Formats: sequence, C-alpha cells, structure tokens
Amino acid sequence: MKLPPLVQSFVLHFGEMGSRWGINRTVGQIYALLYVSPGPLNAEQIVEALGVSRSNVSMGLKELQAWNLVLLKHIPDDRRDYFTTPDDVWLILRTLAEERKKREVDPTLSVLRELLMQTAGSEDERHAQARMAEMHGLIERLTTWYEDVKRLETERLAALLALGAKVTRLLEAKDKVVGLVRPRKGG
Amino acid sequence: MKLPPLVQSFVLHFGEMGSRWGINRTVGQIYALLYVSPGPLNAEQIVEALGVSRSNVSMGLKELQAWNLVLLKHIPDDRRDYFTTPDDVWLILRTLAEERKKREVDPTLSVLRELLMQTAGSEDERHAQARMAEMHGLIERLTTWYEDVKRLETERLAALLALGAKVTRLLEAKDKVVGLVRPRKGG
DNA sequence: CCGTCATTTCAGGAATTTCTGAAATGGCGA
DNA sequence: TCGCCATTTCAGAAATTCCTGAAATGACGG
Repeated sequence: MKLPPLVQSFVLHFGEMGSRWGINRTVGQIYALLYVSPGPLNAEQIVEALGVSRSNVSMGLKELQAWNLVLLKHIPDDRRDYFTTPDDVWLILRTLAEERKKREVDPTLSVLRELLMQTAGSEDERHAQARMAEMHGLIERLTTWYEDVKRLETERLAALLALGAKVTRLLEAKDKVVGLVRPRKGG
Repeated sequence: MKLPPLVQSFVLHFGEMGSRWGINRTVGQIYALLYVSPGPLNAEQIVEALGVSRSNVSMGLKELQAWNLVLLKHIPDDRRDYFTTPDDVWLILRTLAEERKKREVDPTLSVLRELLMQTAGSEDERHAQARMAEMHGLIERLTTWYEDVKRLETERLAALLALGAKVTRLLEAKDKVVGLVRPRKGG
C-alpha cells in the first residue's frame, strides 16, 4: 500500500473498523480511499493503492454499490469504470441510515409482526409475545420517526439536530403560548 | 434446542441476525432467550434451552455483560448466577445506543481528530483532510445531538419521537409567535 | 484445609468469511 | 468473426471467528 501518510492512516482505520461496521476490511478500505480521493478512481488504481487483488476490489466495489455508497462514473474515451463517493456527507448519512435500517431492522420487524399474529399455546408463550409486542412497539416508533425526519431537507434536519433536546422546552412553551395567543373557547 | 415454537422462532431469528448486529449467533440467541423469558435463567438452563456448550454460554454471557445488556441476579439459597435483561425496552435502547456509539463511532471520531491535527504535505493530503473535516463535522453534530437527547426522560423522548418532523413546523411557528407575544425591543 | 459446585480460561478443532489467481464473460472495434 | 481489454465469477487457499471439552480458578461450607 503506497499512499500519503494521512490517507493511509485513514484507510487503515476504516479497514480495521470494517468488521464492527458489518463490512470487511477491503470494503472499508476501498470506501475510505474513494472518500478522500480528489477524483474518481478505477479498479486498477485501487488495486495499486491498497495492494489487494483485482478480484477482491471487484467484489468490494460490487458490495459498495449494493449499499449505494459508491457512484459509477465514466470518463470520455476511457472504457474503464471509475468510482467515487457522493460529495455530500449528509447524503452519505442518509444512505447509510437507509441501508442499515433495511438490513438490520426491517427483517426483525417483520419477524416480530409474524410472531405476534400467532396464537400463544402456553403461559410462557403468552409472556414471550407480550415482550415481543413491547419490542415491536418501540421499533415501530423509531422507524416511524425515522421515515418522518428523513424527508426533511438537509437544512431543516441540521436545524433540528442543532436544537437537540431544547425542542422539548419549545414544546412546553408552545402550550403556554398557544393559550396566550389563541385563548381556548371554553377557557 | 427445546423451546416453545414462538420462542424458538424468536431465538433463531436473533441468532441469524447476530452477524449483522456485530455479535455472534450464540450471543444473539442467549439475549433473545433472556429477553422473552418470564424470569431470570442460570447458565445451565440456557445450555439446555439452546443446546450449546457450557463454555460457550459462559463466554456469551460475559460479552452481553460487557455490552451492559444483561443483568446479574441472585436467588436466595442458590449460589448460581441468574441473568435477565432489563424490563424497560427504552432502557435497552439507550444501552444499545450508548454501546454502539462507544464501539462504532468514538474510535473514528478520535482518529479523525488526530489526523486533522497533522499537517498536510501535498495537495492530495490537503484535499483528504478537507474531506475528513466534513466527516468529522457531521459526526460531531450527530453525537452532540445524541448526548443532548439521551438525557431526556423517556416520556419526553417518546413525545419527541411522536412529533417527528412536525417539530420544524413548530419551529417556524415559534418565530412568528415570539414576535406576537414578546415584541422585540428594537421593534 | 478439603470437597463440592459454579464459573472461567484456553488450546485446538470446526465453521465461516475473506481473499486470490485463473478462467469465464462481455463489450467493442477491426 | 476475432482479438483486446475490463470486469466478474468461482473454486480453493488463507485468515479469522466461533465453539467445544478439559483443565484451571474461585467461592463456600464443613
């Protein structure tokens, strides 16, 4: 692997983190490399930069495409495929959230729904179902919230984040203020 | 593995999902079993329920304890260790979020900070650093938000979730309303 | 101190995942 | 059609992770 020191450290870190993120070392490294590279790279350039086999790079790119984390570009008069990551980190975040939800949450949600439809045959099963219902309820709240906020434009999303927990204060304020501005009929 | 069908399906699902969640099959199964069980279980009971080795259960429980996902209980006149999961699914969610952040986010944040301190020696390194700064900025926003909302009592957190994207409307309303209720001095 | 029981550790085997080189596929121009 | 080049596929090797049984550790009562 021959890369500028800064880039190399970054790439190696993503490789190491790979397993924790549910991807393998090579995939992590390819992503990191594309992310910091000034322009699109082709497979051969990735091979040289990372020192892994051509086929490994091919598989890694395929996986990154399945995650929608990588863009395929074409350069005029060059029939090789070139790859980049989206420039916008917020878009990357959205993609990541969407894909992780699809892989890590949705299957469980659907299993839970299925199991909750069945009839419990014993006291233990009844209890188990109650627990599953709790889990299902929580996941559904979270995903509903997610489906909701993911539609916000980035600017509003950022504003929301910046506000953080202060929104609740706003919520409390609302109740009072609404009373002031629009006194209740029955008041 | 001898378990009521409903429980068995649930346990098997968690086992299969294990790899996607960054834990192994046995750990996933143990967690699922404890989660739906009506009371605490000891290691031997888990061995029987799941049909895995005693040592495997021991390691699995150790890992779950490292994740703070499991509680150690003691039963009078019984010197074996008994285990449960917390009852409150919101607490489980908080723990999960905290631990995943610790393992999956914090290390990257710290590497990014370190790399951003260094001096770029080339144009490519300068560009790489700019990209890292973008990533760092985003992660920091997210973690700041998280640190903020995680302190909310569950009830408020739930209210916040229920509100979802509607908060932004509230935000817009605020600007108007503040004008009405507390007219600016400089008006 | 022992003996007993519960738990942990750990070496090595089993299973799974990752990676590679070689062969296959596919597009394109001559 | 053929040759060329880029990419993909895939069988098996390499690496890693997971799991087990056996031995070690530790706690407790006698």
